[in-house]
Amino acid sequence: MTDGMSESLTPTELGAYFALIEVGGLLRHAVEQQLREAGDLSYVQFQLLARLGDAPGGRQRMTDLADGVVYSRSGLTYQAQLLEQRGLVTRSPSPEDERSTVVALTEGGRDVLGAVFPGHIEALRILLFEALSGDDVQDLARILGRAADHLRANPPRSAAPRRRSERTVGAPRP
Amino acid sequence: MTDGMSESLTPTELGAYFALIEVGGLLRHAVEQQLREAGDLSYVQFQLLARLGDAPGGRQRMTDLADGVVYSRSGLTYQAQLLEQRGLVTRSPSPEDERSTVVALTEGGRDVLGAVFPGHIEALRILLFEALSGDDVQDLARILGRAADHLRANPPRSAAPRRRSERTVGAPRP
DNA sequence: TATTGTTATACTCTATAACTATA
DNA sequence: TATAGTTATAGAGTATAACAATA
Repeated sequence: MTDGMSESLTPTELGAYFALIEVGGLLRHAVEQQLREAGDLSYVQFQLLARLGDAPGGRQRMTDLADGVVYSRSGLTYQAQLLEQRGLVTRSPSPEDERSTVVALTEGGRDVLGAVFPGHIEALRILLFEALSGDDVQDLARILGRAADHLRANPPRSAAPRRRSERTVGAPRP
Repeated sequence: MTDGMSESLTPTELGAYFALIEVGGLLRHAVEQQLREAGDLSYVQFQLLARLGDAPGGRQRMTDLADGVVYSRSGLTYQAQLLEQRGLVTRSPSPEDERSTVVALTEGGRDVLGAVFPGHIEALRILLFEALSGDDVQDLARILGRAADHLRANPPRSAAPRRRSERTVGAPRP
């Protein structure tokens, strides 16, 4: 365990942490219902489609697509299969590196994204942004952006040194 | 929705939203590993134990326990069963209202909580608070606290309402 | 009738390990 | 050897609906 030097967090830190988890969970859960109804998408599937929509050419390699969305390779394969079966994406080997699979958004994928997005935006406004000021939103974006960078870059250095677990936050090793 | 009043979110709003979801997910995922290793707890189980630990007398009704942690009654029953089987909580009918079940933290439950907490704190410090200033943390707690209040006040809760969840944000079903 | 909680069931999702193939 | 991705499989978790009991 930790070697004695683990002071507790401040009440403010604890509050921020619990609020973060709760808001993330409630928001995601609420928004997932909208996504399911409007486009029969799970949240993960929506995220994958949205990332592809933002990517140049609507295409990305599997590995790059996984970032922060899915925590195992097989999980991504599973979701990509579902999306491909519905015709929302295609998968094809990369010409440059034949090991890689390039996932590309289809027209149908863009349609679903377009069908889902307005309601998504509206839900976010009602559920979250209605309660926040412009400054709040700016602060939130800045702080959480920094936190996200930190988490993505986080080296293993786990706080649980038992069992020699060398798991990275974003990318489990084979 | 499609009637003109659905302006898109600002880039800052979108950034805050995506960062919120990503940080929540990454943090929860990372911390869950620590909880699993240190005390064989899922995150939900940890939250339930932690809430009981905070509650006066270490006891709460099932319904009150669910709040913001679990989104269906049966889900809570399932988790409570697991915790009871491991001897970390007890369940007993409430004397006041015989419909209610009171869940109480056992000594063993407190032990597990105690065994898990230092590493949990340490993980949070490394994963999250290391990257944030004191002001950041205060802002975060304030803003997310407000967001949590707002989300709780609106009813995206499917744990409490039974059949009457027509207050959802998404489009009506076909 | 409405509320509290449980059960039965079906389903989604996730993770680990073994595997193929390319680099 | 290392990397990219797939497959097989098994387990955990979730949601819905039907149910019983109490208010």
